[in-house]
Amino acid sequence: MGDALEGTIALRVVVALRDDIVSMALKPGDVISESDIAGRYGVSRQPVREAFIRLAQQGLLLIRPKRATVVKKISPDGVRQSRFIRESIEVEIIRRVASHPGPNVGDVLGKLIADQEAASSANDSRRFHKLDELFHRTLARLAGVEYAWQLIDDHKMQLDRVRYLTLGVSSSQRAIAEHKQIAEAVGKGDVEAAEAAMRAHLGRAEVLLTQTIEDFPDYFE
Amino acid sequence: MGDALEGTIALRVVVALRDDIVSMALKPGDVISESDIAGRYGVSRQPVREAFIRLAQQGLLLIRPKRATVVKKISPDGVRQSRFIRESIEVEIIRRVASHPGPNVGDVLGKLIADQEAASSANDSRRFHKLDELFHRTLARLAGVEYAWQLIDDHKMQLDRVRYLTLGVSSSQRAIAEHKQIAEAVGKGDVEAAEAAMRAHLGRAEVLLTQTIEDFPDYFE
DNA sequence: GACAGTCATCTACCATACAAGATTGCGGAA
DNA sequence: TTCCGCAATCTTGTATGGTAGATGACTGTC
Repeated sequence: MGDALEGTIALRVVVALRDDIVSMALKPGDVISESDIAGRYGVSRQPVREAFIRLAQQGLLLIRPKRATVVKKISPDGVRQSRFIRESIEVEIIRRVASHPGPNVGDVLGKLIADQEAASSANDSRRFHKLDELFHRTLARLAGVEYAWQLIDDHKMQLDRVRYLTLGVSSSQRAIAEHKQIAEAVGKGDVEAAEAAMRAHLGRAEVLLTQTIEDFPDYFE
Repeated sequence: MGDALEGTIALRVVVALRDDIVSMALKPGDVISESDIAGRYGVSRQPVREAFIRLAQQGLLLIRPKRATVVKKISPDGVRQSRFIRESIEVEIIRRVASHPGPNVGDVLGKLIADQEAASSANDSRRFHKLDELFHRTLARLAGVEYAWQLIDDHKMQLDRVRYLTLGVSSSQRAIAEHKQIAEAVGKGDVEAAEAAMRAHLGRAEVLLTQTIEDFPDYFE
């Protein structure tokens, strides 16, 4: 998927660096300098500097004045609170959707789940991940708060870094089953069941975090 | 309150511009250029440019490449969703605090409310606003998710711009009464009552928005 | 050998100069 | 008068040079 030239140089550097960071090609604690990245991409230091500022505001980089810039280590407490934020919003979303379900909500969600099953059977984990994200984003759209999902998306990068460290353990079958539970409760208009299913779905990643910290202590602060 | 020299020039420009924007000294739709601001503050274009990037990421500025930079107009739908986000998180916070109230929670909240009453009597609206914010922030701290409040704070700037347009209508007495209701429910450990009181408290601003849009249509998109 | 002071070298920060696109207004033609 | 086209002049984007501060190693001293 060559998205080579989109807008300014600074934006290109942003997406390139962000991909490197969330994919763990740049590991937490790695030190990078403006000159270093500029030389690596064959551009000036100025766009790189602006990219650093953007990524620092997103919590992926830590700019230390007059010293150096490092890939921010993952904060366990930050991950906890990012999950808290996500759960708060997604629970409110699912309550809205379940209490006022549109006519074809069941069909839309059902199709997404079917696609996920296909991706799972084909062992296409990347597509599976995309569809998983789309499932939650669709719920936000159905609730009329798609913009709120962008907020979750920003903070989800922290969680994605952890997820990347635990690849293969994902047990996509379980996730699909949980999505089915959610969709079913929404179709019935059962608010309480939908909330419970969503909390269970989101809460499952909790144990993964503590395990990951033990496996990769250097990546956490 | 002279906070003249704190860190870099870029940071100073950031806080200066942000204050001007939320206080409506810079109105939505106003066009500003890097050179303009640079000349006004007697600095180079470079730090101003970096400040623009930060403020654009916070949703206060809109940088139009090769054209100009404008103070972003207030998006009614954005305000709605910011309120949705805030309500989602604060409800989850109040449920946590109410279900596991610490020993001296009542005293802490009671003192804050008393201070608010004092500020209200003295007609010190600025201090009242500060204390109002501190009340909610304290609840976040009691729930162990103070970082989540920073997130709310970022998005609260959008609401604050609206609030600034409706100054004087605030009816601080009513806000204090609602804070008392919340604190009381928390003290009793009544989760449902606490949630209801918080929703009522946050939902009160709804009517203000539609009224404000009619009064200042040029500031909204 | 251990330690303190100094200096080379790295960093992010700031200023300035140049480039490229977009807008606006002016001028000429129909 | 109206409309089309061109150019002066805005804007942001990019490149480069210089500066101050922090780090670390090296040297001189005890």
